[in-house]
Amino acid sequence: MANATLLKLKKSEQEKRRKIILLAAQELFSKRGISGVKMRDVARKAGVSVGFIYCYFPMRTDIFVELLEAGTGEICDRLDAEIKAGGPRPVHRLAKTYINCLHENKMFFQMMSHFMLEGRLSGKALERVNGVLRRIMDKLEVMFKNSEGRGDSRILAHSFFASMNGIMISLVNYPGRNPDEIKNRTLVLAETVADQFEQTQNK
Amino acid sequence: MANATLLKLKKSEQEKRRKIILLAAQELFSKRGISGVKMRDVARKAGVSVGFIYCYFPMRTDIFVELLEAGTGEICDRLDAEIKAGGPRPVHRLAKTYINCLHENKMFFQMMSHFMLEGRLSGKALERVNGVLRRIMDKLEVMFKNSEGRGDSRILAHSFFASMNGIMISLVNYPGRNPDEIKNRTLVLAETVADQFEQTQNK
Amino acid sequence: MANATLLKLKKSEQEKRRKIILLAAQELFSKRGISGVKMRDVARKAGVSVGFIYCYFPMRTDIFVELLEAGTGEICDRLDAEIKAGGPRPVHRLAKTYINCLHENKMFFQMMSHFMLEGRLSGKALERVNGVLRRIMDKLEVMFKNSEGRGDSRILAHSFFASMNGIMISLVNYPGRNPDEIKNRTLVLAETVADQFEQTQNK
Amino acid sequence: MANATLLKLKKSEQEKRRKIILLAAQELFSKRGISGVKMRDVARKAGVSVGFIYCYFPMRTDIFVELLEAGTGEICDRLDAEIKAGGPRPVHRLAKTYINCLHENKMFFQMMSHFMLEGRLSGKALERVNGVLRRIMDKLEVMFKNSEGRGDSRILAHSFFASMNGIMISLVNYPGRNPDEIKNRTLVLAETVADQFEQTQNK
DNA sequence: TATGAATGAGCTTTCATTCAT
DNA sequence: AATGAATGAAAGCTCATTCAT
Repeated sequence: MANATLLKLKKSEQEKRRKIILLAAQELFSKRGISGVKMRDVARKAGVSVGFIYCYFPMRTDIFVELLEAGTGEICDRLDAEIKAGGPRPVHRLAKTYINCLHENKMFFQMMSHFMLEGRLSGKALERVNGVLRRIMDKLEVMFKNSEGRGDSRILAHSFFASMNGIMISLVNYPGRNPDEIKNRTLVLAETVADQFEQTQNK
Repeated sequence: MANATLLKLKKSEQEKRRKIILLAAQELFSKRGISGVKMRDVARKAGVSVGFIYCYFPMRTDIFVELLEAGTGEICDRLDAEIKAGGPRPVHRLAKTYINCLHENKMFFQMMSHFMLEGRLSGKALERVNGVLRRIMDKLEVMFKNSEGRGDSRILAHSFFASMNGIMISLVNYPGRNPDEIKNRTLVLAETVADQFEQTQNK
Repeated sequence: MANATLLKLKKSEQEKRRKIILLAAQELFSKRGISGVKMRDVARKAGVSVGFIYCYFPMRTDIFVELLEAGTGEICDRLDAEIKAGGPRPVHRLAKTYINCLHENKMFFQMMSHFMLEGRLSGKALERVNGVLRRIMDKLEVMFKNSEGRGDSRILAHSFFASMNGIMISLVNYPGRNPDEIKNRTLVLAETVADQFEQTQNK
Repeated sequence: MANATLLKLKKSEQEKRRKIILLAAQELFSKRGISGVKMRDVARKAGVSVGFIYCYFPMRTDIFVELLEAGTGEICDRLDAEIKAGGPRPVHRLAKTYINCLHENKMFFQMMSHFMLEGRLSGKALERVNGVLRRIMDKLEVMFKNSEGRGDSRILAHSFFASMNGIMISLVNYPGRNPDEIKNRTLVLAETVADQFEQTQNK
């Protein structure tokens, strides 16, 4: 029993280490972009050794996939909450929530885009990334299932999701504007698209 | 006169060489993504030496910016043609045309996305990339200006443009599907979004 | 305490590695001149990898500056000893000592000359090189301060120093003579100049 | 006969080309130092093609050796003139003249030093460089031959020559001083050394 | 378990030299 | 004779990954 407890402690200790590494990577990644973050940087930021990271993440990419998955949970929760909250203009509200999530976790969508564009993931990692995307789309689909007289809800969810991501990508590094301006513009565009979806839905 | 001819010949010859390099880079880039293409690869593919490339493109990035600009011309022309052609469901047709363009020139939107995401371009290159984006949005804006009772046409154009790009990104490397399936799915999503914009417009 | 010991051990171990690199560089440099020594060569000679060198020396130049500084210590010590020893013909003896030092550490003066001629050092490196030169001149100045009825001791030291270096440079690669002949000739010239300074001093 | 004239013209034309190249190289070299001058730069500055340069100078080094030889002529002439002029403090005057020559033709002594330090010349080039050095020393020796009761005039000439060069090297890139200050300091040191030689001589 | 020194393949870029025209 | 496009061997430096401790 003592052994089991010890094991548990160790497990939780391990989880703590993982978290520290992930947190460090996340912060760096938000600032410098995916290719600007080196293993050494992550190690230094996390206060651990390089080798230590490899105990938990066999490859550099694994960190990022893990982060992607970690980010998904929160996003899904918030989307869920927004859906359950109900109220007028559901798509509009969903767009706003999703964009806000991405802005608070820029790295999330950067990674998502990165993986989408690079497409060089090993089988295992690929599956995990796709799992993430599916989970989010599942959430969105709920919203589009609720409405009647519309097309395939999966397709609506997918196109809405892709549009939101595209808007983020278009603006995230827009030169010559400060972060607030960028966020505002992103919201404006996202809501514009959402409104198109909304109006159709309400027709 | 002989001299002028000579100069012209040389110029056209030079253009031919540039084209060879650009073509090689484009092919590689479509396959491997921007960071997967090394100067040596481009040289080998183009059948020239590494140094040769540097005669025409002082920096690696210049190749890709050039490719981006080169792609823009054709895309703009086709968008123009589609707009002038007139007919029903203009946004729908525009979406289709744009997506078709991107599929025939995958690297174009990959590069666009890459630059958007990396955002680490030197002043000169940055300006060129932004010029490209603006040109395309100008075209799209025309479509949204024509309609009455709608919001800011610039915002509509921007959000439409970003959505299309997002859809491409979402699907271009979609695993487990063949290129035809991907293209079809992309078109479906793009048309779905376009229809949202369209219906609003015709309301 | 164990920790401190460990740290010390590590430090000394680090110093050992540095020394290995420096020694390899020094040998190569003595043979091939500063621009003839490539990082790969140093690595091979030292029996380490290229990357290893960059753990200790962030830039190629740093190796050479370090070598320059390392050489200075010994030279200064020997000049000091000679000055303290006292006796007749002090300038003559100083010249002999200095030239002997340089012959045992050819790379020292080659580097000195290289830096003087190239003059393209970054601020930090420049300062270090100048520090080295100043230290040696300070030593020499002592000798010229001791004498009466002479000009500015700094100027005498500087001109004496520069002359010695010039003599070394003139002869170090003198073609068609073996090292012993070169060393002898260097000493003869150095003593000749020293005697000029001496006789004035004793006037 | 007409043929001979034509040949002559061509020869003189050729010489003119060579001069243009050498002049261009000299100017660039004075500004940027030996390793800062690229063949392309010389070609552009001279208004000829790169390949053209190789018609006259089979190797990059040849340009600089040629330049060294070309500079020697003038220096020798001026030293000659100074020697013939006679007057008091001949060594002092000689030092001044030589240093002035080097300052007006910085590249001359830079090249000299470069060749001395690098020592990687092909047999032919080596001989030419040595010829240059010998010619200058021959001039200086005259001065030291004239005096009685001194040591080996060759050795005096050589040590004097080497000292002057060393002084130039010490100061030419001295950081934080403007060209005028550097020139003045160089003259002060050179005259200081010269005075040592002089006083001995006049003893 | 945890370290971080060590690796080395690989990158972009430079430039003396060549050679078809 | 004259060109300059083309070459390609190297160079300095980076960094994901390994492994002896």
